[in-house]
Amino acid sequence: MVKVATWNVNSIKARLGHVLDWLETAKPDLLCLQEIKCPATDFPTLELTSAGYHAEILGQRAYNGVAILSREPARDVLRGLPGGDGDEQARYLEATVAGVRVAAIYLPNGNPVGTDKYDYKLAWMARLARHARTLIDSEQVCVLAGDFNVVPTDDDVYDPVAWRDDALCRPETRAQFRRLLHMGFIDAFRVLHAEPHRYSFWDYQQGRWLRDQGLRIDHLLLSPQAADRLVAVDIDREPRGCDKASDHTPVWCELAL
DNA sequence: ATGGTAGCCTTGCTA
Repeated sequence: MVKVATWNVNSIKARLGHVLDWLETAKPDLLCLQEIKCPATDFPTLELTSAGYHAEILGQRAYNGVAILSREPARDVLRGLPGGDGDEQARYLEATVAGVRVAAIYLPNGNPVGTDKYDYKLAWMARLARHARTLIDSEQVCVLAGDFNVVPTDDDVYDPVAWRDDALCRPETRAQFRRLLHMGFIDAFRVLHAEPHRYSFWDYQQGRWLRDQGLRIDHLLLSPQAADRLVAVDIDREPRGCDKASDHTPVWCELAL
């Protein structure tokens, strides 16, 4: 069995204790991190190595940054999403671990709509779709894991009307996300959970966590070969309730490999 | 209409 997880930690330095606690209790074989918010030189590799995990890092000062933690060392590491000539933002890291080709994804937020930020989001999603096609064609066990900054349907947000014009919910955003589904990637959570209003992110403001007013934007997209092996998947809400929590909580799945 | 929170690192940006 291989357990794969994703977690936007909103600064690895601020969240190191939470991450170490979660690794110890959840024991994932693979954990994709987003928003580590530091260069690789500042990443707490030593502490994570002591906890039994290797770390592959694509860092960036202050913003963004992704990493892959794994019990087995990673092979064939790809740093950055192909096709991004001159793209400085650290948002994509891909590697093979324990028979799984995994991608740690921090997809651009895109707000406000109507600015270059939204254009960048849609262009980034088009690039992701092009690269995802090559992953599908490779017929590997593959998991796209990360903060997609996409609310797939109105069942995945507490107030769809209020969020209708947000970059995370816009029809163009959802259509780009569905391109990944149409080419054969499967939303792991929805394979085993039909219930609406299950969230992976709650804003720090306005008591969103206390009122369970969140969004489901952290996803595990499985290639057909991975989906065939899916035995369990869930969102672990517990870390979101801790003191000094990230605004996101881990999503995990188990593959029978 | 505004500001509410958090992290980074400034005097604002990103989310």
